[in-house]
Amino acid sequence: MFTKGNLFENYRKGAATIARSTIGKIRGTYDQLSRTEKKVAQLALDNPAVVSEMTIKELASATGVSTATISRFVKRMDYSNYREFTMALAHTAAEMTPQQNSFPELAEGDSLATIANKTFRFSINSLRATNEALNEDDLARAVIKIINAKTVAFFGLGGSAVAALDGYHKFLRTPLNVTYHPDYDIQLMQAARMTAQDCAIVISHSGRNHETLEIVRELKRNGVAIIVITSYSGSELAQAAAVTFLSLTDEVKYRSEGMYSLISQMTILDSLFMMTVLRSSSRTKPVLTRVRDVIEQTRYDS
Amino acid sequence: MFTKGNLFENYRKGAATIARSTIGKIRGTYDQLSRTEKKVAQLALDNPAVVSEMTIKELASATGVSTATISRFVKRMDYSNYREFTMALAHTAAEMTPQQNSFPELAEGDSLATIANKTFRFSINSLRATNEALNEDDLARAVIKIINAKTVAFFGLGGSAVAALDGYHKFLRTPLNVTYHPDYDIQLMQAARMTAQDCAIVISHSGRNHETLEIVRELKRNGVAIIVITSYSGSELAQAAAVTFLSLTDEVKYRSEGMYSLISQMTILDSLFMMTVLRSSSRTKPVLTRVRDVIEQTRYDS
DNA sequence: TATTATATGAAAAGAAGTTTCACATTTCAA
DNA sequence: TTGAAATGTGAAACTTCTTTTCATATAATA
Repeated sequence: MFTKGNLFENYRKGAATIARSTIGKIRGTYDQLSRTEKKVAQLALDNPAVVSEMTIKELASATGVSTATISRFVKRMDYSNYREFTMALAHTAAEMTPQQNSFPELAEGDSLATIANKTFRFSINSLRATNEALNEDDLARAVIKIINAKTVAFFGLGGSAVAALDGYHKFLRTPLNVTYHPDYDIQLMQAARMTAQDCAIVISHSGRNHETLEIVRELKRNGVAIIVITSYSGSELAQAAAVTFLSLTDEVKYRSEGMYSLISQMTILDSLFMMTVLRSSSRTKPVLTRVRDVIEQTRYDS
Repeated sequence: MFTKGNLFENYRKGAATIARSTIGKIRGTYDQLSRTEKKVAQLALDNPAVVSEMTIKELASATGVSTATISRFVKRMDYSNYREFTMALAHTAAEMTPQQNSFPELAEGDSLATIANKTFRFSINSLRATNEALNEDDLARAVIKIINAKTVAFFGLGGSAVAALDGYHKFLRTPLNVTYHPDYDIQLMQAARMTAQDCAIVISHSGRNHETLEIVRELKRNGVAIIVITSYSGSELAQAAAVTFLSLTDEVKYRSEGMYSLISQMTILDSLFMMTVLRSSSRTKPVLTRVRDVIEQTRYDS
């Protein structure tokens, strides 16, 4: 009977014997082949990808030889059957196709699928870059401030409103006292009401938006602990923060893609959320079961 | 009779439809599958390379189901026969770099940095899975509906409100007539006002939220073109849609992470946005400069 | 609870692939 | 040159693999 274990064993054994590429094998034995077998070999060399998808009958009629000859041919090539041969051929054919460029840029002839692929690739690259830029000290300081805050308020305008709303939404699932409102004036009033016991999470792509800076000045005046999520470490906003997290994109030259930094910002918030939950409740419940519970409870219900 | 010419034609035709990876396909239809079919799907997802080398009988005994069921399963996956399925599976297995596909789970001793790393990894995996499940036909149909719509309205409640807001925000940068309101009652009224000339983009993680379904029924009654973004292809919501996009996470068994599907949903919206902009304005300006301009214009200003 | 739809495996039917066998061609020694 | 041996080949028998049919079981629905 089949079990996972011996499946893998079989696979390993199989893989180990594939030392030479199929095409190499054919080339190597080519001139030892008979006249009819050469016809088969030639077609396989010319279009490995096509041949790999043919049945033995199709290949027979395509080359004008009998199926028997082909069956013998693949055995001579050291495959145990025709199926194994076509699989190996497909493998080599796939390897020969050129690998994609790791950095995508949208270009003229792009098909819809390509546009989508590049968009996803860009997002993934941004996440990777952002992740690499995180450091544990910052995370620790941020979590402490969040856990100990009387109130945690989210601030974000324009495009960053989405991230702020998301953060608010996530942290609603914790026992913390959280607040967010999309309107600028109300955000400003909220900032004015906060104290040194509170924590503010401010999200701004450029870090230069006037309204956001106004809010930060108000927060600072009140001694509120400020956690900033932005894409520019040099901005006035970043300077004012107790802790700054950077959302980055892979390539520096792309200077105007708040679009991609948004998901990085959200994933930073996600990380803060997970850390907060795991740390703040670690007295009450064993962690392992708790993680599941947390995820279950925090399910988005729509 | 077979000639070189029509061989290639056949091949091209075949290749064009392979927009979606096999694994993506399986993930995309996973929850529409029956109990036994899921066993087959699971094994194929877990060890695609191994399964791709098995005969239908071997796979049958490895999963404990009948060969008949497997044959039906591959047809449901849209392959014309078992052979084609294993070939495609081998293809994707070869393309997958095994290194990055290990799946992180939050565990007891995790340091803050580890929690953050795993969170990012999880997000990246979700994006990758979502990307693999996209197919070009769906993209094309969606873009056509969006471009030709009199009004494009976004719908999303609860956690998906964030994605809907984000979509609205993005498409505000296009010349299209867009609308979104966070409040359920207003969304319902909006749905009632729409006609067959309009397009609705409905976002819902589970696809089972009652309010969202109510909105969709209203939309359907009015003949509105519905584009759905959800995580469950089998949901009533997905059934009602003209086009459905799936936001997926890496592992099918983790069934409660609307958190990670959110950024996948947003990246799908991002893709639709880029495609819409590039396609709808292609008459007026040369594309290459336009891409830059678009990104520049769509800058998030906060 | 009766009825309809759906799911499933056993087995028949149908394809695909391999081996056998008879015949053709080539090689080579006498 | 000629006949025996060796090799190459395809038709057809045979085996193995895959698909379809059909009867039954199970779940969903009225």
